[in-house]
Amino acid sequence: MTPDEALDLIYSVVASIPRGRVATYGQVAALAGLARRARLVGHALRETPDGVDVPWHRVVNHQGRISARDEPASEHNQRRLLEAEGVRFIGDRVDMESHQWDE
DNA sequence: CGAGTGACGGACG
DNA sequence: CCGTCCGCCACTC
Repeated sequence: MTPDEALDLIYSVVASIPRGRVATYGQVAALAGLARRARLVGHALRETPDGVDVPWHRVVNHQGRISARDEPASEHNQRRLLEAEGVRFIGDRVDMESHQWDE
């Protein structure tokens, strides 16, 4: 599989996460047929150009926390976007029990 | 080519 | 529940 094909798979999986639900990096990787390659998912989302139709904010780490990145403002923005669609937080983490995407 | 570095995650204490 | 250690893998020096 070429790197581009892997990216397309990742984006298509993320695009299918329902509004108000969240998925983990590892979950996205597994659904894309890329087991144990969660880091690749993080890399893919990091490279995602703004404006494309990919709800990157619905992907959080396995603990329900918003992963750190270069721009702290983007992290706060992600939480804001999630809360705007009804996702509730318990402290600094998403209430995975009620919001993780079953699939 | 080896070492370091991540939008990660599971195992373990 | 938390910190650590490791496996993983693309990328940069």
